[in-house]
Amino acid sequence: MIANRPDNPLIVQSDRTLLLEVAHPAFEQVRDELARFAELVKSPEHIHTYRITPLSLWNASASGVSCQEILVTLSTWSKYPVPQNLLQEIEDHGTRYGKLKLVKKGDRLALEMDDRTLFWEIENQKSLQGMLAEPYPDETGVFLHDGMRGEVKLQLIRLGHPVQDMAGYKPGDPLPFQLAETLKQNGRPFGLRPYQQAAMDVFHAGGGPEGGAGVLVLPCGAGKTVIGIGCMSKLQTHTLILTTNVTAVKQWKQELLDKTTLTEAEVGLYTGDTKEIKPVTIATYQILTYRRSKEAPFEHFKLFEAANWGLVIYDEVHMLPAPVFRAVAELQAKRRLGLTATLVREDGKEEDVFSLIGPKRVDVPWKMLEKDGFIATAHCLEIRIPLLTDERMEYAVADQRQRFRIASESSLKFTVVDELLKGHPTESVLIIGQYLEQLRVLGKRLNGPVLTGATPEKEREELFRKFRNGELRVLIVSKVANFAIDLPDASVAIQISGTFGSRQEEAQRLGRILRPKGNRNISYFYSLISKDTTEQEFARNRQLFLTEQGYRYMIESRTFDATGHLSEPRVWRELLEQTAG
DNA sequence: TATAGCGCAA
DNA sequence: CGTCGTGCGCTATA
Repeated sequence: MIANRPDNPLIVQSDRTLLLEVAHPAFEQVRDELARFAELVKSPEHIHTYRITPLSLWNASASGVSCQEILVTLSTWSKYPVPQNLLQEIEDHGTRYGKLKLVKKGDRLALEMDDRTLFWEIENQKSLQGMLAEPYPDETGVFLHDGMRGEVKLQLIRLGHPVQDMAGYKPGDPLPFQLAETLKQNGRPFGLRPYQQAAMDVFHAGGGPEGGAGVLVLPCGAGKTVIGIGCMSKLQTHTLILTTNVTAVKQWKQELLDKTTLTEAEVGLYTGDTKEIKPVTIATYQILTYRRSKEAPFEHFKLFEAANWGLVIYDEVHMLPAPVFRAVAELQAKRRLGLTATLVREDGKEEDVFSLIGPKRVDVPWKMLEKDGFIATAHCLEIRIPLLTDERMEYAVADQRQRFRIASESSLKFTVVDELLKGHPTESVLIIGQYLEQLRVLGKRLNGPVLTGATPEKEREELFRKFRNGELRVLIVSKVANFAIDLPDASVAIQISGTFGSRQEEAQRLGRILRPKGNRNISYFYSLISKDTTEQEFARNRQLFLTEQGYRYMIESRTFDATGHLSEPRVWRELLEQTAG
């Protein structure tokens, strides 16, 4: 019997939830260890809640975390003995990975298992009917009907039986090329960071039957494109790349031309404007899901068949639209690489993503990237600001749906913006908001330009240029900040109103904005929230990702005197730096 | 033939 | 819960 250790930071409960104390000195280490096999579900100020699920355990196994390691982490940091049922479940799931294999048997596919009970469970599953053909005589496996590879995997993961897919892939047409760096350095790709090289190797898995499919989870700014290109260079085959928007499409092309010996003639864009199909073709998810009407077919799905692709890369794979699942399920014989910064989808379909693309292969510890200076240390502060008396009155009588807007557009936020700008007198500052009206008012007040979706491309470039070279210190932007990949870097961001949007949006926005800045490598992210309003509730959702992504997170309230002036001066920047130190 | 502007969808 | 921004194909214009 292990004694209780009240000084430890973790509580492990029999319902598979884990409670972690934020204030504990070992918090960051424990957080990184838990992230490998558990999902973060809540992250308020003091206690963070994680959950162990079949999916999180499967991903852990596939990315090389043994069940022994999980048990060691839990027992090392737990205050109380780990509940017996949880120990058992973890061991059970740990051994389950690899128990069910999808293999090639002659020219057919078959599921194989070494467990008679499992065999009978699968044989008698209603949801698998019509997919499975005749069983092996010795009851250690069962053949699949043609074309059911994806569908079977999908159903089995839903039943809690993830399949290890060993059936291999059809090679695509060859495409010889080299990494540009390789040329310069005699076969040594020095341009790749060590963890990028490692991620490539894991994906490739030594050319074994299990390699060549999977999801790489990397923090924002870790260089996912570079890893994708690295994987391509290992496979040397015709490749289809799917991304979220045209800016990303163009960026992939630019990177490919820049970092490889591939030429303009070999890299094609398949978008609304240009429908080129070349050995490497880059397209958006949106064009795939286009149809003339609700009943019409997805006319661009034919892109999947347009060439003998040897690899399909799914950029931001958590954004994979549900209609595309079907196509991916039918493409199981092709190698596929999913790239993402986050495991979570708002629609809860992450199981589908992992079973169809492949399990998580890599988990790069945030701490390591930060330590090596590949990403900035970001300090996040949520500042809660009261409503003015008349705003409070208006809020009180407002329709439920108007309330959020009143809270978002609270006028005292501007006062705090002034204060924050004073605290960062020399740094470049991005101010991000959701409502154009609010942004225009702020623009007038600060006497600066406002960049919105309506701003023409020419003017955007001009503003970006001025912001980059320091001519313009403060830039006010609308939701364009979510999408514009070419948004200049800033070390300070102030969010004056947020969206109801997804949690990923928050993290992506932050990750894109706050890149390493020269020698100081520290970034600040302020969220201005109206105190005691619905806005405060919605803000909670965003904290999840910030925490999951490894950002430090604080919540403070700003007080005002009766006349609506700041009650006492505060320098938030210093507050953040002290607490972080 | 290129492209700017519009309406629609998710 | 609605606002805003995006990307698609179509059409008008030269």
